[in-house]
Amino acid sequence: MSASSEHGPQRPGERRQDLATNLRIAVLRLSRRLRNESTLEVSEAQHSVLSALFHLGPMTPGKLAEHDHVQRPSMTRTVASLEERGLVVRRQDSDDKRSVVVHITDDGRALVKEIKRRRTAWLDKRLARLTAAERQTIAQAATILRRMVEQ
Amino acid sequence: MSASSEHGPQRPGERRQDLATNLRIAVLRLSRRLRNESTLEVSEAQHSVLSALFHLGPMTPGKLAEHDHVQRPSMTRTVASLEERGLVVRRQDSDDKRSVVVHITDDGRALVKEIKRRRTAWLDKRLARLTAAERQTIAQAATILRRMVEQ
DNA sequence: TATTGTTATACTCTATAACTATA
DNA sequence: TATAGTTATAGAGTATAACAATA
Repeated sequence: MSASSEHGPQRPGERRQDLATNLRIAVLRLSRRLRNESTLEVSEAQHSVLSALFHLGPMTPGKLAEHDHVQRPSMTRTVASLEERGLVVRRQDSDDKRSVVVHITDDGRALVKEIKRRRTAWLDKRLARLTAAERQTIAQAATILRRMVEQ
Repeated sequence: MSASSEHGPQRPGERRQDLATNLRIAVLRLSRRLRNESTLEVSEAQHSVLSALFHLGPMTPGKLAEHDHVQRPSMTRTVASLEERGLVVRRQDSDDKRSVVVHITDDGRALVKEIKRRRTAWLDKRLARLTAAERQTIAQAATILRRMVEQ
């Protein structure tokens, strides 16, 4: 049983496993650069929380923990650090008095926008050096990859 | 000055900034999954050190720190944790008695291979669900991205 | 005097276990 | 009894400052 007979026409030496290796290296290196080059003010954990609140609206710490695949005590701490810096506020839920709802503040919103702007700019600068055809390939790949990760 | 006039034919609404945003999200999410799903035994920091020693050969803690863009005291700690687990050994440099050279052990090599195998397998399983054309697009994109990151 | 590596100290993220308040 | 959130405690990664040994 050969890989090429299973998976249709491919470039010589471009077996699916080679593709996985190549993609793995590309993605891990690019993500590392993206994180390092453009998140100065907050950690990645903090940014992830701010981003969730920004895009999905107010949420309980429990939901945030679930969203980020971390345990609730970890989220308690991350939310506390964000609240100390005035980037989020915690409010008692009026219905369920056990619950707390975390809201992003105006400062938090501004920071999310700034980090997004900086990361996009960093990437955009590099994308600008490519040809239009290369950019189109990457655009298609990005869409495919996002769908692939969701599944 | 419009983006589309500068960069040639693109899908409607697929400005270069949209591409950067789309790619940023795809890469950050995929990298997160890759790290979480397939690195159980060692942290990412430890894996990075093992990988450098595996691919580049024995190195001083100073060189390792430089390679990973961390400070030397951080690397001292990471190397110590790897040595405790028998994945690396530290040896005195015969010429410069201030220096130490870190070598990967057979157990360390085996672990690097195992993690690489697991990450590639995780990705390969998901790539298998795509069409041959989609895989080809991703293969081309991976190559372009690797080149882009190096620059 | 400069360099290599380490130790001291501190902050963040992560986890599990145990606790409080509420449902 | 179950759930939401927190506190207690511990391990790992990161940093800066200070130190020892060597060049």
